[in-house]
Order: sequence, then C-alpha cells, then structure tokens
Amino acid sequence: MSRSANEINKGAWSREEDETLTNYVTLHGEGKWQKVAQNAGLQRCGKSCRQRWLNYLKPGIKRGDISVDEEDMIIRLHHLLGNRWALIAKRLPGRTDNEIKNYWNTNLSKKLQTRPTAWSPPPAASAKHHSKYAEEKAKHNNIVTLEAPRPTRAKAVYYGSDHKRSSPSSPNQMEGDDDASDLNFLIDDIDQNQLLIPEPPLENIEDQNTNKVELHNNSSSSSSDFHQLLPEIMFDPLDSFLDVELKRVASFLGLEDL
DNA sequence: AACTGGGACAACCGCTCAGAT
DNA sequence: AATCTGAGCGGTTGTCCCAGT
Repeated sequence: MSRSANEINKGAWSREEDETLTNYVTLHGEGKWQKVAQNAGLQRCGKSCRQRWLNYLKPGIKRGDISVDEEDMIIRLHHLLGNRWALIAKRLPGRTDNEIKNYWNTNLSKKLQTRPTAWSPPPAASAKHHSKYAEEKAKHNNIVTLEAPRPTRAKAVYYGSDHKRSSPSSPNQMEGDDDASDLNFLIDDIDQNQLLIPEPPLENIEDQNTNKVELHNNSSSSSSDFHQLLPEIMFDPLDSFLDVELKRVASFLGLEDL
C-alpha cells in the first residue's frame, strides 16, 4: 500500500524516525510538538512525537528492570496518590509515567490484588524471572494466606500545621504551578528511606481470635535478596489513618478529589 | 517444529486544563 | 468572555516475544 506524503505514520517508531526526532529536539528544544513533526519532516502527529521523546528518547530516561527499591516506592506512592502516574514518576528519577503505569498494570496490581502470601517476588518479576519466582514462592508456600483484615498503619507520612506550605492563604490558592507541587508538600516530608522496608524473612501467624496477622522472624534460610512487603504498610486506603488524614488535609486545601 | 496463551511494553486515544488570542 | 491551541495525563489497545504444550 502506498503512503501519501501527508499521511500520518502510526505504530512503532523506526530508528530513522528516532534519530530525526532526537536531532531536531536537541537542536531546537522541546515544545510546539505540532511544529516539531512538520519541521522535522516526520510523518507523525505532534502528540506522538512528544510522547516518543518524553517516554523513550529524552536523555536521562532509565531503561530496564525496576529495582526492589523502586518497586517499594511505587507501591507506597500508589497508596498515597492512587493512579496519579505522573506524580509517582516525578518521585522516581529516570522513570516515566507510562513505564510505571505499565509496570503497575502488568506486575503490581495483580500481585497486590491476589496477595496470596506475605512474600513478594524479586524486582521485575516478569516472565524472564518466572522460574526464580516459582522457586522462591515454593520455599514460602507454608506461609499463612492473608485473609484477615490487615493492620492499617502509616509509617512515614508527616505533615503539620506549621509546614511552610500547608497553610495557603485560601483553600483554593496554592503556591505550586501544577498538581505535583500541590501534592509535593504532602509527600516532601516523607523520608524516602523510611518508605523502604528491610527484609527479614518473615512467617505469618494468624491469630484466630483477633484476626491479627503477626510476623515472626523465621530466618533459618537467608533470603536477603528479597524484600518483604510488610502487611502493616498494606493499609486499606479507605480505612487507614493515612487516608483519613490525607482527606482531612485535602479537604482543607480544596483538593477533594485526592 | 508448530501452535498457543499470556506477559511486557510501546503507542494510541480521549479527555482535561492552562495560556494565548 | 469565548474560542483556540498546546501540553499533560490516564486508560486502553496493539504488537512482539517467550515459555509451555
């Protein structure tokens, strides 16, 4: 099928297209993506150029497996922010919202939805790692399934009335220039190191009377390669202290849709 | 070796918002 | 004030690849 001169190209980007776009943006800078597409001679819509640049070509974009630390961070930020992928991405240098969204949808959402054990797979537990995943899972298959309501606890979210950005002059007036800055004051105070959980191998013991799930260090085998997702940070977003507090602050700030 | 199903990820699409005119 | 345009965001789809049969 022949392609007319002004037909828009769709689908995967070729190496030549990538080079053309990279050269043009390097020379002229970002922005005015409609003109980028025209002036660079790309048979692409401006939107496609922008997305290709921001998600793939832009210098500093990190490719490859999501690390354990990054995964932990994504999980915790998702608890805080929900599907605000762009906001989450801003806390993970080099990662794009699209990449995080994909990673969440293909890995984490299922993992956390089923959450059959307290054990969590290694980073980027994709098909490539399935055998390792299965092997480690087998080691842990004597762990009690977490059916009981989980303790809800926020470990590292601090904010207060004296925060320099927590008292805007009016509820709808924020200093920031976008959503990110609106919310950053909520999460800037998080010591990100505290979001990362150390990894003693743990065994769940469910107390039938209290429905509490306790974690016991059962470190006969060393599995320091893997991090443990402690149930205590798997809070129910509708029921947790954190959520209540976030809603309270969001309400005060007129950010009801948080 | 061929087929198939599922995972991973790039890209598209629709919508919203902000700034310019 | 209304309209237009560019940019950004999140949901969804399409395609490729790989492991299992």
